Amino acid sequence: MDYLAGLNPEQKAAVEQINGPVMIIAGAGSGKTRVITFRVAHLIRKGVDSFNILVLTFTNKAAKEMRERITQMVGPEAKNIWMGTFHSVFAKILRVEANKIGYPSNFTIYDTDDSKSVLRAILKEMQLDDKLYSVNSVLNRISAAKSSLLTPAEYQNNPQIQADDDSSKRPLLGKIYETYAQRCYRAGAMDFDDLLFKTNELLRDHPDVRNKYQHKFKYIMVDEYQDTNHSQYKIVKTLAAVSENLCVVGDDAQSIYAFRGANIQNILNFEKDYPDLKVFKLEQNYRSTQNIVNVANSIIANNKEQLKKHVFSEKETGDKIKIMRAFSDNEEGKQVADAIMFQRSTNGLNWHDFAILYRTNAQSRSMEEALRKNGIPYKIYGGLSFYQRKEIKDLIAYFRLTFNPSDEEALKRVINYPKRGIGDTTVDRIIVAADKNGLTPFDVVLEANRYIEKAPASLNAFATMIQSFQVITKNQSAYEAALHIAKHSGLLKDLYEDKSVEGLNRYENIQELLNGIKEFSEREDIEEKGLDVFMQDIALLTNDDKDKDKDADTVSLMTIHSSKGLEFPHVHIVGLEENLFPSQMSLNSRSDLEEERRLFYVAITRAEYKLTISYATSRFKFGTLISCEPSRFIDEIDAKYLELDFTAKPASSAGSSSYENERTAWTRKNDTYSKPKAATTPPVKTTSILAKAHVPSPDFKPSDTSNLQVGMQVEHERFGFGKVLTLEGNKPDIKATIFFKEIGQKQLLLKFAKLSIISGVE
DNA sequence: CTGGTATCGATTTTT
DNA sequence: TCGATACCAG
Repeated sequence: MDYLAGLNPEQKAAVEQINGPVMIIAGAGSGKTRVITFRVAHLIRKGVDSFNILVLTFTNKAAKEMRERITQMVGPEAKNIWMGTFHSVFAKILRVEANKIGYPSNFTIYDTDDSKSVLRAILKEMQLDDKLYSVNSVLNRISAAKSSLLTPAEYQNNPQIQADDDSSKRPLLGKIYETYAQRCYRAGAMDFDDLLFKTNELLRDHPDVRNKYQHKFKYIMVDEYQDTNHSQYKIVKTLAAVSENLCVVGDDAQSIYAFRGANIQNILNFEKDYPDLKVFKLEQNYRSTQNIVNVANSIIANNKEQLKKHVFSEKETGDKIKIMRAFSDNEEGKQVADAIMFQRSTNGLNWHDFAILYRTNAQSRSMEEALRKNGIPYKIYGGLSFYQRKEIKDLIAYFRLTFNPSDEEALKRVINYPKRGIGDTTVDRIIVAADKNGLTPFDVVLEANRYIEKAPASLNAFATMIQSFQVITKNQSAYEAALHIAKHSGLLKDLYEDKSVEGLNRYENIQELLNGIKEFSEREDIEEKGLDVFMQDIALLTNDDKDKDKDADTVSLMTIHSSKGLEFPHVHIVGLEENLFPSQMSLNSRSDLEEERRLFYVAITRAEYKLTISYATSRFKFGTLISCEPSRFIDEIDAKYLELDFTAKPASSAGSSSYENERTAWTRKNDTYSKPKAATTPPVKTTSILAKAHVPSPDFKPSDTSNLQVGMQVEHERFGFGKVLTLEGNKPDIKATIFFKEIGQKQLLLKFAKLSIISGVE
């Protein structure tokens, strides 16, 4: 068993305990993924059939990583393991069993936008006050109900819930939930919560199905167990009921998704469900210095609800944690940027060794600005994933409607895009007619003249078009069909004609989607390669799948939530201010505040060597300047681990950018705060700083740009390498929009800009 | 039905 | 501040 030699005794014990209920409490940086992958490999070496193993994760990324690592250990056998996110695994099962619960097997998966759109329609029909019944709060409430496995009827018959809703002046929530569920059902659609809810229903009501999967999944492992909600808990419990070979892995201290329904009690009370549970605690942190681990411990000690453990590090003591204070959010950005530049040059680091973590997305702006000014390359993580972009969703909506004509949201999305003269009133009439006659909206469109007065002729054309798509998708490959739909829907043309930078981008995104479908069409490892198969899980895919340039050397910017699971040598946590972190919304209850604290714990434990925490005494919020208090979390850190940096002297010779200069610059700026308009710093005129950002190639020589074309790669003396996005204007005054890798987009007048053409259009 | 301006409102988000 | 929705004129 020498392949287990690299594990420490606790890790090894956890890996070797393959039978019976097991809980692994894995402290931050304790080698959790390693233990899971080794454990799966160990199961297989011990003769467990890989088809009988189920591994559930929360992200596609985690599933993908684990599968890769297990493949390295056990070879192609790893393919047979059922490994994926809760949603994708059970979506797969639901497609097989759909008819048992009254759904078509090609049911649509509604994403959050679809759900909101359905709700908006319902709220409008019911003429409810959209202040009280905001789409977000209603959706949250419904989602919470489903995650707790409450049906609309149970919801409405529960006096406690009704009392809650009455007191929040929203007595109709139950009714809305009921209507929403009906609409989804009618559309042959399941939202994210339904994938779990309906799985529970399926397992509960169909003993044969339940029995089948209970015997199929003889060994079950669940990653990030602290983030499971009740619905997920119940599925796991049911599936494991026969074999009881269930292993859950998690860290209660890193539970940060309660606001989305995760129930930390699942992990805290796990032992109650399985009295003969074996518990393993991974307490050695291999990631961070002792100081960092100690600070994290001192913070989390303030929480009441937690499992006992002693996370420790045997790495060097390390630097103390630095606290920086700034006068404003912009100043904070500047300090962070300076600190990064200084550390990088002093310690010979790369940009990708640094991460800036913040509580809210809005905070990225001041950071970005400062980084840009200093010519520091950065990348923002999170944000819209590829599949959430409008143009992608538009094209996919055509696919959806083609395969599932009941899909009301898809219909609404594409019926008048591209513009074909079918306005809101007509769409409303269609929906009303569908309701009245018990038909799907698309049925109504098919026979528009029969159901709707003054039906525009374009409705018939639209119906015919979708029907033709249905034929095409049956007879052609996924790629051919997709291309056909993109062209004949008019979508491709519409995007092509938009010559703005964003339009160009959108067009390229569609091309990229089509390329992805082409690759899919050419895959040899799957039998069924129709567009419908490609479509199945697309709503479940997210960002990390499409990380093209992940090894680019950039500073990482992200919310603390999205940093979970990652690590960086140097970490800056910014905005440690009351009402921001902890967030104002979390101050009402102890449990919310504890979750904020766990969030801070997660942020701290991302750092390997150096951790810097900063706050500003004033910042812009929604356009107005407010003053801020330092966060209570700072006070909770034992002072012996801290190094206060309020004098902000550069540690030694910090190079030319001295803080003295910074300070006078700030004072100057501060004077303008009475006029917030001028507060934003003027556009970059500091050529000297930018000159440092890019060292021109040795043979750099400006080219004749009179033949410059869109798509060409160019080099600029100061801005670096870039690609020409657009050309506008006439002869001597042609203006080029160029996207530079290092600094982003710029507009340049060709008669002035010194550009060297590197290559032609790709 | 479409394209413009006014108004409101605003954490975090693995799927 | 920024973005999405709401409302109105053509």
